[in-house]
Amino acid sequence: MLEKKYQPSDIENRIYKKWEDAGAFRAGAGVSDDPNRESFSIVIPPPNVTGSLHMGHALNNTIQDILVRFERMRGKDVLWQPGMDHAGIATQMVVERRLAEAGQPDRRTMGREAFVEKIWEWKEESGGAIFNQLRRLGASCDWSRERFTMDEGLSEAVLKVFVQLYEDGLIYKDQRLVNWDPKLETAISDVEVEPQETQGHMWHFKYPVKGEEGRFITVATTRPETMLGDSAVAVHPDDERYSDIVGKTVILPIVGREIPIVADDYADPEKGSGAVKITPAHDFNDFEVGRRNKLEMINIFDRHACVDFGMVDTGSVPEVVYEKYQGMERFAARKAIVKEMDELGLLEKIDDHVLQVPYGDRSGVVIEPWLTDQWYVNAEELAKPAIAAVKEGEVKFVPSNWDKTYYEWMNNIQPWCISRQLWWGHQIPAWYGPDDKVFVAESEEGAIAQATDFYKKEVRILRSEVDADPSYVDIYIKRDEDVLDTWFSSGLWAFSTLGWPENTRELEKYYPTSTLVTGFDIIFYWVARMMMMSLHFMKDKDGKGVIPFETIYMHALVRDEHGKKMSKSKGNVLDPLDIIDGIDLESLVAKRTVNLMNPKDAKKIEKATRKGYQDGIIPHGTDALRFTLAAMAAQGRDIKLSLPRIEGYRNFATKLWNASRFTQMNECVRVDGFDPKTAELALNKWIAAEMQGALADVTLAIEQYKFNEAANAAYHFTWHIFCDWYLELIKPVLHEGEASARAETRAMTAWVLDQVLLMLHPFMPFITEELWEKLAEHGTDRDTMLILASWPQLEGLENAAAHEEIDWVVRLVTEVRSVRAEMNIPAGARIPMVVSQSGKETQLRLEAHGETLKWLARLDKIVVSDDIPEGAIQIVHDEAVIALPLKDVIDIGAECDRLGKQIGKADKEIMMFTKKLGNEKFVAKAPPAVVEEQKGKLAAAQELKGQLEEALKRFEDMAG
RNA sequence: GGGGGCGUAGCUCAGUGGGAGAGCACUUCGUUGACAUCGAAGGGGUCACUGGUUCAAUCCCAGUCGUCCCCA
Repeated sequence: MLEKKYQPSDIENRIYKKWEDAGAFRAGAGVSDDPNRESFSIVIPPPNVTGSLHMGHALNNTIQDILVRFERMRGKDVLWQPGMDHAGIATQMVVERRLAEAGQPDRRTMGREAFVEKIWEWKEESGGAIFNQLRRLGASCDWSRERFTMDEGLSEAVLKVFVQLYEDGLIYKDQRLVNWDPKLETAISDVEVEPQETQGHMWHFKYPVKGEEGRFITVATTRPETMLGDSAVAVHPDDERYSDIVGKTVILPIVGREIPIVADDYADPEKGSGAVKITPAHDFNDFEVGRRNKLEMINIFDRHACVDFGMVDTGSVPEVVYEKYQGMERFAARKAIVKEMDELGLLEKIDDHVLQVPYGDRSGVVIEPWLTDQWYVNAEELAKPAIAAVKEGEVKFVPSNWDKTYYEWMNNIQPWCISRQLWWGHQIPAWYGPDDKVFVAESEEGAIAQATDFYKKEVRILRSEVDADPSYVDIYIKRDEDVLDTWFSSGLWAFSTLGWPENTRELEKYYPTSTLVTGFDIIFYWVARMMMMSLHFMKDKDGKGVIPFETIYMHALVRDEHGKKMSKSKGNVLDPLDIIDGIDLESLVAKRTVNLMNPKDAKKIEKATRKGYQDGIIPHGTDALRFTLAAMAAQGRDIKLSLPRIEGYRNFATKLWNASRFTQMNECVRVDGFDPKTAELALNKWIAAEMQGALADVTLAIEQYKFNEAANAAYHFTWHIFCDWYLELIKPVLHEGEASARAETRAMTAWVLDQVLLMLHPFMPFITEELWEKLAEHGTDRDTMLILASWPQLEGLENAAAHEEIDWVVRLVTEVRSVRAEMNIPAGARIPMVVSQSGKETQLRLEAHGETLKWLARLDKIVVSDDIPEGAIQIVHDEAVIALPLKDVIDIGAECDRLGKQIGKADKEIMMFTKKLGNEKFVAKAPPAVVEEQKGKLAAAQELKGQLEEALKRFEDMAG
């Protein structure tokens, strides 16, 4: 017998282990080795090796798990490929911080090799904690196939791709402006930059025009410090104010450099003075202006964003200026420059100004556009087939409007900077000769061979300066020290995890993958790049590029209950595991206030947390959390997660548990070979038909990625059809029915419950698996665990007659209950019911369902008679009038009001339909079926009104 | 500035070219029957606003207002 109370914590870990032990997650579990078996594959969006589970992961993986469990049950050969990425910057930061905390030497002191060794140690020890958390969520990935972007195989794929793209001319080295992170001392890609709106200033500087005594040109800037690197002033070609001085020069204050005044469309005559200073080495727009006008690129910052004149090779910097500014940090330099300009009388004014300041998403410091040599991917070229694949419908976005965002980005794609000045990652396979000649190869041997061929001399690898052998006279080549952007390897994820570049069975079977489930925030980082890489490298028999996945399901963002993004700094983060296991208030407060970027927020966060979670968070169990996420995953809308909602679905799990207990107590044991089509009782035919309908709805909804509809259909059937009605309707049968009716009903109940467990399993895997096992303690044995059971395919169970009949019972019970409540008849009181004006069918139904009606409507007897007792309450039920003789207890006025209200309601309907049908245009133009339907509704309303009026008259007459 | 979403019950959200829905909250009643993490009954909405298309608009179209996100 099931425990009286459902306790998720008792069962979840045990059930998960049981699945794993049985190999239920393995690719192809539960299916025969038939090579023609349809496959279904998903690659997990690889979480960070440093990551821990947050609500976004919970949603993302719940959806994947629903799909995977569903398709596995449908008999497909399923692979859910798990793995992690190495998260270059994030991981390097974690390990550096740990070294600092442990008082160990920093990475530069210990050197590259030792440091990377430390990272691997850390990875083995505490990396990938998130996978244990995913297990708590019930994720049924094939853990035996776990991959890591730094694995040997995946690294080999990275090498091959880099070399191939280089040979194809799609990877190149270039000197351009990059987004430079002066804290992490590396370039980052433009998608890693987070612009933030900031209240700043606009400084207006006057630059003296050379040769025109007393004439100045005013330029405005938000970054005064960059003026040290100005190489021109631009004005709009059509701006008449300046047409006479275009081609002349100004003397750059402080520095004393002479720089040209150029005409360029970039200058906006409407803005400020219409003139703008140009700093090509420190601003992306200015860089373009510089290119167009062949201006000098004057780099005045070092890698820490401190002023450095060391690279200024044109025009001398006055010694005083050099001494004052050299090495000055950029924000200090800003202040100093403004001050000096003011002292020179060249500061015209300062305006308040709101601007977008770029921050590094990892470091949180202001990003500096900086001129460096970096490796780039020609993304524009790779994007072409990736755009076409979506245009031609080879790949579909769900919801479909995401294709717009995708096109928008792909059509305006910029060169992708892939080199990072880090140590953790895939080192770039490029070697440089003494003359900076580049040799790109998959291995040292390959590079040496190329170099030998090129220099016609002996070539060795130079590993470090100390290695250099002074007696060696030939050529050294040295490997590029930089590593590749993590997303470069993630871009290969869909096929590298399946064994590429080897031609594996897995690739054959599971590629292209079926569905990618992901959040829109990585559509550019990841989705687009996988598209580009797959189409370039994966080719079909005809040499055509292969897509990485057929469908891209974009899910929403999980926000807090007020619609705010969850973030540590807001202190509104809900940890999925806290919802599952529960957490007391003190622990929750502690967790939310520790390690804050801005410790000043702690007080505010603590206060809000204490107010919002007075009792902490109670345990809800995984199934409730998963069901909530699924039920709220409507396409194209963010999820505002609230605890009461999760509580509601925890109650649903409890309901299912108790309903199962009920069937067990009533010996509703599964019968081997039971066929629901053989049912004879109307209520059994009815529930079988309802079950079939619900399963069809759930199946279709999952197929269409409408997880909320699927969850709600399953919920509605389970609670409001099966529990509220069917289990109530069978009670009188089980208590007082004939033996054959009881047997059929028990078998049907057990069968329906099985279907319910099957139907709910993708959403609530733990409780359903547990019940599946426990309910088999009696009756025939199970063939398989629920996870590997077959998804039901029901047909031929629809039954209109049974539906009408049970609907009649349900409506009648509801109406009697409603009247009883309205008339304040004590719930426990049994009352008689007189049925008058009844037709043949009604009488048959009364006979068949008499006991049920008595039970559910709390009646002591049912009499068929056309004599309506004096002062009885009357209910119009189809053709019949149901009388409840309650002369002693009812309030005459209230009953007249009740009937009057119903008549009024019928009247309103009659008016509406009459008006509609009176409209000639409607009758002429609307589809005949609609017109007929409205006519039918009108007739029904009129009939009802007639009956109600008669009832009222009768009541008034009798009540006197 | 460009692109996208959203505005439906007190709250969180579904939904549909033809008589407005769910969960939670609220009101009333209920401890004999699986479940008080429950049951029964009920109240509550000019479907943001303004126009247009249509026999018919909460739904389609345009505009307005509010709000959120992405990109520059």
